[in-house]
Amino acid sequence: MSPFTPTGETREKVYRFVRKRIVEDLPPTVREVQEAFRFKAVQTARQHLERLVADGRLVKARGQARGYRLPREPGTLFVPLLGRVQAGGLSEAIEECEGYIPVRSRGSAELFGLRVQGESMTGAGILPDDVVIVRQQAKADSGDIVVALVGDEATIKTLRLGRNRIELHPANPAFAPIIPRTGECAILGKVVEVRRYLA
Amino acid sequence: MSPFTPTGETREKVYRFVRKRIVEDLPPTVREVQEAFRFKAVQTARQHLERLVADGRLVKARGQARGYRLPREPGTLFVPLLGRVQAGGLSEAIEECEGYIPVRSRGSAELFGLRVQGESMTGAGILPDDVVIVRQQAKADSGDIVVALVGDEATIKTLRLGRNRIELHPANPAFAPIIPRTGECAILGKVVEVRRYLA
DNA sequence: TTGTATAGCAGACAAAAGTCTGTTATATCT
DNA sequence: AGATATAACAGACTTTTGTCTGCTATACAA
Repeated sequence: MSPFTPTGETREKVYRFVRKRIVEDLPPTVREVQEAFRFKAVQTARQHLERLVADGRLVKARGQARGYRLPREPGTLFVPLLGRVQAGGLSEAIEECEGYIPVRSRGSAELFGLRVQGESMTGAGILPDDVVIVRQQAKADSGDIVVALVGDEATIKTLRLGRNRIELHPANPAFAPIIPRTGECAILGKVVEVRRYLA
Repeated sequence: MSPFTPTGETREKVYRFVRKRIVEDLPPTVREVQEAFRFKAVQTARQHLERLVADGRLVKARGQARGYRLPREPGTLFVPLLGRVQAGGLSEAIEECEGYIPVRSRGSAELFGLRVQGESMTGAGILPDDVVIVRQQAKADSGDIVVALVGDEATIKTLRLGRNRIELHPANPAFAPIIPRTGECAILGKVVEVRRYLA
């Protein structure tokens, strides 16, 4: 590389290279950046990287191998994706989750993802195989869409609070409301997001 | 840790730990695994990791720092969230995006998010204010839900390919299909995911 | 019993990767 | 011309991290 290249041009390419590598799940080492750009000195790569950190385009963990990363959008976290929740309860299901999915979240509430089974909520635009993001909470308001444990399986329904009882309403005329006896139903959380993967 | 624990139990936990770390974009070092589980020897952590590789649950780059990864699992990337797309085109809208949202993506395709306006796709479970994740592509198959630029505004419709013409069908009987003249319509991409933020 | 497999430990070594000090050259502004 | 900033290089040093050899203990089956 010549002793002079236009201002910032190389650095822009370095940024793209690093970003690509991070997205591909393995942040590069300084020397890998050096080799990718045929720099003859490690320090050249390091200078570009440190500059990108100073500009706020990257963050790094000092002294750590492959420590360069993209600055996280504030409030992005990874929540466990559950296939189903059975009587055992949430913590068990979270232990055995299918994987983790990224969620944009403001608070610090406990969230989880749950794959939808059945057609009882199609009227609310929640179809089988959709993934709902659920905020864990034991109480909810009338009208909220909640995940509730009734019998030995978790279900997704609209909550209606009546006098001294709760009702779980499907959003599909082919299904009947569930009116559990006291103590027979536990609210696991409130649905805060619905995702449908089409391709 | 006692000199004996049930078969595979610790390894299962090691796997979950590593997977979580990889998903969060920084694969752990062997010693980080050691510390997380309070192993007194590096080798103990290493044995579990190597076993996970042998079982095909992890892959590794030999000799590389933080070389353990998930077998061809998706990365996470941030895609621009667009409020609306007008005649100017995509690149302009991406420049002025509302923000970035996390998406789990397999390929390296160019994606963007678009906030849904109008009720023309309610029949497909796509409601106003939903966010659709769109993969940029100029062509699509009959039946795909696409984002198309017709006139001076982008719209979301189901694509139908007829002989020598294309049709854009709403999923709501209150709206009429759009049959643009040749050259009057550009497909911007295909909807690959639908998200609804409820709270 | 003997052999085999798993779980775990100890300590060292070697390679990978981050960091540092100092140098040269080109452009730009005063 | 002089001062300053950027881009790049050279070579060494240090820390981090992967790897290795050898050891103990428990369970289980032939």
